Parts: sequence; C-alpha cells; structure tokens
Amino acid sequence: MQSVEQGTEVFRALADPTRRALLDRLFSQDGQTLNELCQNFPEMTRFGVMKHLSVLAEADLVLTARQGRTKRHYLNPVPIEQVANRWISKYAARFTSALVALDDQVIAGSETEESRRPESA
Amino acid sequence: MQSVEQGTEVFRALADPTRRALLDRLFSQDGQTLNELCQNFPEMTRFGVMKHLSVLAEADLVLTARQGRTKRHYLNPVPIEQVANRWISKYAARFTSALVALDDQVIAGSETEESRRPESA
DNA sequence: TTGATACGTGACCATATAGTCACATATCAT
DNA sequence: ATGATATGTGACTATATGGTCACGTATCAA
Repeated sequence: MQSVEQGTEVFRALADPTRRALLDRLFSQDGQTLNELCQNFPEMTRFGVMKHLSVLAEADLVLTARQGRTKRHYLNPVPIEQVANRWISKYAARFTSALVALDDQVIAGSETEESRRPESA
Repeated sequence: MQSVEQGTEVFRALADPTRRALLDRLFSQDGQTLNELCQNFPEMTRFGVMKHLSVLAEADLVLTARQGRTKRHYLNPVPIEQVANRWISKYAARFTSALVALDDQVIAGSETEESRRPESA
C-alpha cells in the first residue's frame, strides 16, 4: 500500500544486505517458505529473517501466500521497476531514452518523468 | 571509498526523502553551496542538511569542491547507474536486455551479475 | 584588525532499526 | 488427542540514525 512516497520504503528495504540476499534467494527460486529461506542465513535466527521479510513485504517487494502451515514468498519486481522509472532513469541520463521507451508497456504508469517536487518555496 | 558492497551505501542514501530532495535540487541546479541548498529546507537546520550531504558524499552520489569559503556540491550519477546495472536490471527483467546492452559502455565494470554470495552452507 | 560570512567538529538526545528470546497459535501426521 | 512442524507476537537490548546545539576554523570585505 505505498502512498505518495513510494521510493522511501523500497530504497530502505534494498538498503540492507540481508534483504538483498533474500531477494536474491527468491530470484533463484521463487515461492520459498520462511524455513527454506532461513537455511541461507545460519548466522541469524528465524526471527531476524522474519523481520527482514516483513520489511520486504511492506515495501511490496515480496508477496506472500499462506499454504497450510507454511507461507510462500514471491518476488514482486513491480516496485523496483517503478523506482527505476521514477528515479534511476532521471539521474542515469544515458539510460533515459532506453527506459522511457519501455515505460508504458511495462508499468502502464500515468506519469513518466517525475511528479514529485518536494518543495517550491 | 565504497568497498565490495557498493549497493548498501547508495540505497541507504536514497532511502531518505530529504536526501532525495537534495539530489533533486542539485539536478535542477548543479554545483550549489551548502547555504544555497539550505534555502530549500527551512524546517531543518544547516547541520541537518550538512549531515545528509555527507551521507550522499559517502555514497559517492555527490562530489564536492571547496571554493574559497564555500563548498560546491555536484551530482554524480555513476553510483546510481551502477546500482541500476547490478540490481535493478536483474529484477526488472523486462529491462534487462536494454540495460545490459548499455552496461560496459557506461561503467566498464568488471562483474555485472552479483559477486556477493552471503553463505554457501 | 575587525566583523561578518560560510563551513566544520564533537557532544548530545530522541527515535528507529536489527536482532534475540519466551511464548503462543495453527497445521499436519499418527 | 498427541506430538512434531511452521509460523506469529510482544517484550526486550544494542546500536544506528536524524537532528540539534555550542563552539571552532577559515575566508572575504572594510
């Protein structure tokens, strides 16, 4: 449920190496359960991993679905694409032309350039 | 001086709205001084802005140059491009083909995929 | 030199975050 | 029902972060 300020939660979620590693694990195999993901982080307890997953879920980067007593986690690339469109393409100028060409066909987002103007004072 | 783990610092820097607004201000006019940038954040003291700028500088997102008693701040898009190449393009699968085509000519980075493999147990 | 301007440093505080643990709930198999 | 498995909750600690302030340094102008 990202509000007007989508960027913050996504960047924040991506700012942690463990969380990026979690995305990486889901990238190599999607739909893993909590315990399956925990196998990759022996230095951390299940609760630590759970918290990281919930941060990723709040940023909408992973989607979850209960299945019996397990819970499957799925990678959701949409927020990353949005961030790429709204932010990255703006500053990585050389990429802009290539990205805006793909823009609407990927996200079908309304604004392409940049709608956020933090202050005008 | 970003080590092997470039992503963390960049994402962390981008995770703050004030810092993104600072980049935005530099985008609209590059080479501004601290005081000039402070005009845009009346709700914050000069020290707050200074700290944010130093975070951006440590992430290599802004470059600085002393000039007399002032200090100019310049936007550096390279880390954003690197992050786009190493991370964004990986998950935003539909973008990949377009981005990897531009990869070497933009960064000339050695490893494109992802060298950090947290554990192998 | 004096004063004003522009930036820097270190200490400091409040809050957020990462991580753990005891305990609780839900599901599956028998 | 019983036990094992899989996940969830709330409290808790330690550290990181955002932000401010008192004070200090460097530069420009007169």
